[in-house]
Amino acid sequence: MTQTLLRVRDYDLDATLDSGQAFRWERDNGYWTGVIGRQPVRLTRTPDGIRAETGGPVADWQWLRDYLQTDTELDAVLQTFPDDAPMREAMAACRGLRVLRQDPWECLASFILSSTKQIVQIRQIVALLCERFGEPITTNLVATDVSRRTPPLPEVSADSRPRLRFDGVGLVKNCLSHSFPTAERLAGLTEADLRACKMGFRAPHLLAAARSIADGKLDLERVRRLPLAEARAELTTLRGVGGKIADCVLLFAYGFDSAFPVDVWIERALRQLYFPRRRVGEKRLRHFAATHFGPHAGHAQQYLFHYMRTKVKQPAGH
DNA sequence: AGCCAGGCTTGGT
DNA sequence: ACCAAGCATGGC
Repeated sequence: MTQTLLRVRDYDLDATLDSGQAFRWERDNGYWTGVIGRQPVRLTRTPDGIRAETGGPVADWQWLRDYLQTDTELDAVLQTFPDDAPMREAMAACRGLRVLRQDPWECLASFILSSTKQIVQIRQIVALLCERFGEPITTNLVATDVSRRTPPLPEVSADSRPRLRFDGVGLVKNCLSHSFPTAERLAGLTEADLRACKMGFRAPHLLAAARSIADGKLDLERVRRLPLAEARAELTTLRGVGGKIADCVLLFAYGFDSAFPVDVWIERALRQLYFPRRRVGEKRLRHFAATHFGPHAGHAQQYLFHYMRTKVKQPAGH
């Protein structure tokens, strides 16, 4: 087990890892555990930055800095946000929220699974998919602070969850997690295999995407080098991938900072915060979204999204 | 019990 | 061009 300290300021790890960008992070006692590529990782915030631990020896931590985007200067991003009341409030409420830089395939697959699903449910589906079809990864990352913690009650219905064991010193996560399954792996499965992961009508979409990547019809690394509009067009050729999901991949995986995913939350946010008591058509709303938020619109979108979900009282009926 | 969920596709006007 | 239904599943 090796560790490092990523020096960074203005980084809200909780908000970032729990803002619906990535679906595999789990928080326990101030520690976040997850898997990046094939590396199991445990993160915690310190006064100086983010302390990171992982399994095997790590010579170079750049992959983690890339994923977490710790080299991004937050102020430079926030200064490009429009100076209006909703953005000021969202910034004040979520300061330190960052946009990650994820693996394109995992991001695409996850968001194909996201349509008409709540975030908790997306997490469940993704977890099932990884457990069944991901590569097993052995780890000895400690799940909780071993120095001062009484053993909790064993988890009920621990069939699919990672089992916990008490090793006499502390509570240890039972050494088994999984990487996100590759497109090649999923391409060899059947629709029924995927439906068994509770993804319903999304199963054929995920399968078709996996197959077109596995047989080279879609090259996600080539998409990375395209201009935004072309990359978006390329992604939306996939069935089950429309503008919203494409924008999520463009923003969360490729770093197209101006991509602005519009989902039901953002639609509510724009109507409620920018056009209270005024009927605004969806077309008009999209034009506003595409022009109002500047070169890092995607970051602004993430601030509004997290702000709405965590801080704004929802009107009755939702 | 019924409504809704980080939507997309298709078939109706 | 705009609208609604249908899609599969589960949380609340």
